[in-house]
Amino acid sequence: MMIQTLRDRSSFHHWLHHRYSTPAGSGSSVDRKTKDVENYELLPKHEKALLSLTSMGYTVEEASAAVERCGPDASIGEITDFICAAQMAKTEAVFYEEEKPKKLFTSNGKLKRKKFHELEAHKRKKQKGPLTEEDEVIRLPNPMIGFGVPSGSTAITHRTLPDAAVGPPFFYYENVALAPKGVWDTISRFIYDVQPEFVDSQYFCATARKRGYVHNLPIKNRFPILPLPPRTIHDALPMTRRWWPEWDPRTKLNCLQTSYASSRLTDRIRKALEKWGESENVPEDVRKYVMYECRKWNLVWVGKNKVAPLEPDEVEMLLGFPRNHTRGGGISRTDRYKSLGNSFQVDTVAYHLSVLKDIFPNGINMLSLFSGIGGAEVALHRLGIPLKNVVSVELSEANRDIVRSWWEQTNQKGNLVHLADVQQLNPDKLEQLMRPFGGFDLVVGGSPCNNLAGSNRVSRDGLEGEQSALFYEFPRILDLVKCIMNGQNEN
DNA sequence: AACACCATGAGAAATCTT
DNA sequence: AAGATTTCTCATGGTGTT
Repeated sequence: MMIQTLRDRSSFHHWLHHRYSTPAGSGSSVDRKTKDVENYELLPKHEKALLSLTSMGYTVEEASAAVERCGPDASIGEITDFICAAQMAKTEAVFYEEEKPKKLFTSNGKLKRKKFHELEAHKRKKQKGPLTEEDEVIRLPNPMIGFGVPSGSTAITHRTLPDAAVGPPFFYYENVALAPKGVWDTISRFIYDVQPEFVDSQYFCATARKRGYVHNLPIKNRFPILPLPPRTIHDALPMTRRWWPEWDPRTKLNCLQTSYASSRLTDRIRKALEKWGESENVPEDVRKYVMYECRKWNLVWVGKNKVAPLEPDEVEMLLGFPRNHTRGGGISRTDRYKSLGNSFQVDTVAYHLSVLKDIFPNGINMLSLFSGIGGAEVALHRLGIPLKNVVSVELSEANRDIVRSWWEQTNQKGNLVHLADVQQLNPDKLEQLMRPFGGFDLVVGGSPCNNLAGSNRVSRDGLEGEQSALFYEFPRILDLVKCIMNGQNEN
């Protein structure tokens, strides 16, 4: 009966309409969320919180950022804890300190490209009036530490989830933090209005990775996997230390991406440096040029005057994967870079998932959407959480091969089922998959970022872009899982 | 202003297939 | 050897936050 209901609403567009809201310009569409918020806004709790915080001596910036992150239901104590944690992390983090360059080595401005993520832009049509829901855009926290990171002395340990978000199952969704405006609002709205936790992996390892995570996991008593990964470039890549010029102040790498610097570029850099002899003789403007390219392309020093992009091995290690995880078995070098660049940072994700260890001492059943090279699987394994049944959905055959190889190499006792296309996962199929073990304890997924990522110069179209629109599969399937599990419980 | 950003696509080169 | 396919090389801005 429940399944029948699901089948009725399984038409994607019908379902989309059910949940989608276009706040601006479409007064006709009545939306559940819009209504709720309008009522709620009648009592602006966060305004009150802001007032008391500023009266306590915090700056408006600190206070508003903290209130935004902690949510309107947070107590003043929780909010001040957050501000405290933020201040601590700020003083700890000393990155990229340097004199400001006078010249930019970018190419000249060109003709304006066509309209950018028109839909999102349309949503925030200027309504300069009092704070309405449409202006309530999710903002990124600074520092980007989410509810807390391992080295932070204080962390937020409590939050109030919307009723609809409370598990089972637990869910964990991930995507790039720096998405076009409005994207995270939409993502949050589609996943039971859970506020994203934005975290930069530079607080976990030697490389930055700014991501948003929407999840309903407990946030108390998190712990990192051991051993802790190297936290600086020098510790992660000790061979580079010898060649690192004193005027390169980097201690952390920038985000690891899917494309890498050309040999021509590193050649140009070598030639630019060679004529000056020792590195201390390199003039200021050349240093600026070299540093600009090094930051842009994550180059490291591998010899005298020689910079190089990271090897796949090194990317693997920085992201927390076992050595050779993506190596061999028929994957090309290019695809290896691509698969790694699109992956989780294992230590970061594991920290968030660590709370599951006490809840599921005998192991978990997991649905993994957009699995990629299995970041979530690796994280759980490293945490010592047994994997009982894993249904992994991943389009790329090369990636599926990687996960399957890892599964066999690590002598998993559980059962791994691989599927290719999330769009093919209908209620019947899902019900059939879940029947042997009752249901999923955890649903994980990081949907395609192609049309959200800042590096995309061609088709950064937002959530409606060709690949990134697959995001909607996550809440669709999560809903299905939830319904099927409730249906089974009723029987 | 400075800076960072899970990328894409055209064309060349290498490799595989017939 | 010719054609088909895969892999590699390289250049290509703009948005949003600080």
